[in-house]
Amino acid sequence: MSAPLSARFYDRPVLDVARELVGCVVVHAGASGVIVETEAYHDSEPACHAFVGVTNRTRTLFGPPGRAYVYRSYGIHALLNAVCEPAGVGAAVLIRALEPLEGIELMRARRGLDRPEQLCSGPGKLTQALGIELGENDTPLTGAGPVTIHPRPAAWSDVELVASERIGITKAVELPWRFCARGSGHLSVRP
DNA sequence: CATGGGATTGACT
DNA sequence: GTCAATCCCATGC
Repeated sequence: MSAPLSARFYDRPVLDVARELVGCVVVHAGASGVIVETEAYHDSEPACHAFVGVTNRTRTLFGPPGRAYVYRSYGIHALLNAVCEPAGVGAAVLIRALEPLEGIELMRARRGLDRPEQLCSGPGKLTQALGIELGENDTPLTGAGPVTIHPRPAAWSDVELVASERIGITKAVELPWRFCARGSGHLSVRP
């Protein structure tokens, strides 16, 4: 596996990072997967947690780029984001689905499921499959932390993207800030 | 201090 | 298709 993506990769407009993260590889605790679905969030639009400004919850989002923002959703699930743009800007890419790559048996055990297409086909599912927990909020993705994200393998260098509207939000629903790998069988919802 | 609402999932009708 | 689980946070009284 190549070296993790550096902080400079994330220190750019969040839409660029959201597009380029598709095809990259997330690694955590003996398992890994190729990102096939992302969404961008930015403090300028009300669907983003950072829209309300800096609070205890959003401090990570406004921090330096290249770190993990992990939060609890619906009281149950942990969702993984990559913090983007310079410190002071609240922006992140939500990782919504993976194609399992390594450690599939470990993922099966963590998920209690067999079918590869169901192991990581949703933002709450993939954190469960990888074993990512809330305590990993605000840890670096660039090599020194438990979660790392690596550049696209050669087979994914030309992945074709489909943009669509974001899933599960009630504000700013019209923005086409969701990016999926065309034709992937591991997505959460078909675009 | 009480309350409402989620960047979801899985079980059930 | 509908709905409950479950908890943290932001908001408002």
